[in-house]
Amino acid sequence: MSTKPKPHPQQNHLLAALAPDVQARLFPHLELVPLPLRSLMYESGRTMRHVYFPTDAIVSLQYIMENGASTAILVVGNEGLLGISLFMGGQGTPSRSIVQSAGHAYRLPRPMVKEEFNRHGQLLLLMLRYTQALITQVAQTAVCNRHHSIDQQLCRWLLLSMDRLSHNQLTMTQEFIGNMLGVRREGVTQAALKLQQQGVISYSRGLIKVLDRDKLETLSCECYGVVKKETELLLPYLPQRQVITNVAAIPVVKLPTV
Amino acid sequence: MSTKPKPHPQQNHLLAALAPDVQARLFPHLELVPLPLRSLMYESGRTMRHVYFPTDAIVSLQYIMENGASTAILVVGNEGLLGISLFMGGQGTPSRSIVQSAGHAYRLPRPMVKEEFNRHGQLLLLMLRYTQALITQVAQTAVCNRHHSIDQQLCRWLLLSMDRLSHNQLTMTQEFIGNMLGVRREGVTQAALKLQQQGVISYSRGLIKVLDRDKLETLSCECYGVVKKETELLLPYLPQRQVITNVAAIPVVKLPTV
DNA sequence: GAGCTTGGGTGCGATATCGCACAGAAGTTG
DNA sequence: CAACTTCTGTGCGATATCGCACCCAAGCTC
Repeated sequence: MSTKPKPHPQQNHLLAALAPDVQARLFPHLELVPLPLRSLMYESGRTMRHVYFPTDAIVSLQYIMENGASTAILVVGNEGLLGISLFMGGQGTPSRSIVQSAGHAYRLPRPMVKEEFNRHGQLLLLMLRYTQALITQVAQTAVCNRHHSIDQQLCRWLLLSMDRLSHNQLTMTQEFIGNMLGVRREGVTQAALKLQQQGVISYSRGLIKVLDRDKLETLSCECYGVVKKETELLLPYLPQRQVITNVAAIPVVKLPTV
Repeated sequence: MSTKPKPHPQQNHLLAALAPDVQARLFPHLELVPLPLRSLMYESGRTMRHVYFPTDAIVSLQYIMENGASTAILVVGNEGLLGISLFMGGQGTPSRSIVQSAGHAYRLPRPMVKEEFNRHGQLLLLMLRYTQALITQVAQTAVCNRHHSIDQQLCRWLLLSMDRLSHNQLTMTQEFIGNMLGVRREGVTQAALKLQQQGVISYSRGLIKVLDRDKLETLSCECYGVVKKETELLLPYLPQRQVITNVAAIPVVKLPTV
């Protein structure tokens, strides 16, 4: 393996979308933190002290029930951020954040977030847009949990994770996926077997390779597509270093602002 | 029946929490609109033109799947508002809003919302806090859909509805509840029968009376409590006309702001 | 009050998922 | 390489929910 280059803040889509002057103001305050696999970034009830912008890591938010069972309600990667409660007004959330794919994130301390918030500037607008996309993802998780099979949910999960990586290999055991989807490990095994038999994925001992992404999408339920489409509307993919000077003018459908 | 008094904006908790000067600025622009039972307030893909503050109505947000099946992802009453996408940055949401309990709402047109937003004032802070509570409710719906029985979900649903009313009678058929929970009507019938046999509720032809609210809470899953607790933290109950001058200083746990 | 519509109750076979038990295969550690 | 741990595969009975069919009762309409 070659030595890995240090991640750049621009790898995070939200940071990359900021205007140069905003970047110049904020980037000196960003702190790069490594996020090792399976590490716990946030535990229910604690106070958040930073907003995290992942560059090459994936983090899952899950709710842990009183009996210990869990369900993932959200996946965050370089398209978004962690710690919305810092600017939404709360102190924390009743959920847990766990690193699902190792990597890094840049973090911004609470006072800086507050300062940017009070400027009422571009970062705030971007963060709010992202938050709306986040709500869509959570809502669709609710729908999916109600109506779709484990097979379909596994496809959705793999796609959500794939979208946040630059390669096609996922490091997660079936047991872990079971915890995320809130189903039994054996259920995941059955679903994964079917996918492997169809040549869509291959896997062994916690390493999953996605071989046929298109097939994965057709096998998934509509939930994946709904979230993706909505997210692209709210936060159109920004080629890195492209600068958006006015978030309200992001080329969605052309409509009056606010 | 006596003639009903016209609802006052202060019946909505968010409007009631605003400082006098903010109220003085906004209230002249509020328009009272009746919300008849089962009327459609918003359809997926349309553009929202107002933010609605319910006073005595309950509105459900549901996602409609391609095959026509549905699931409620959110319940909104006088504790909140409809139309978060107006200030979050989107044009709309992939969901439908339907009046679950008849009543009224005050609405504020888009330009006024924009103006208030740009002031970066109290209304914005309140709206964001509410949005975080909303996310908790959606997330817990996802958890509940995964892990809890129809019996428990029915209890949760009745409680969510009760909390937004000043009386203990709900006007909704079992078929409607089935649509909201995303389950069969027959499943609701079975669950409702159990509750009726235990003397917790009584019902007939679309009119449900809650007889033992405490029992309902014990029969419900933890999801109801989690959302309630979190909402109270973010938006402590405000006796009407009590004025909060600084949202960031709402007496949550005493902690640094932002 | 005859007929219709709506809301609710019941039965039954099909299915998805669960809980549990156990086995084998792939790595890891000594 | 022996022992152990981790990850995955399999079988089986229990359970919750589904889809469907049908029935009855309450209320509405003419």
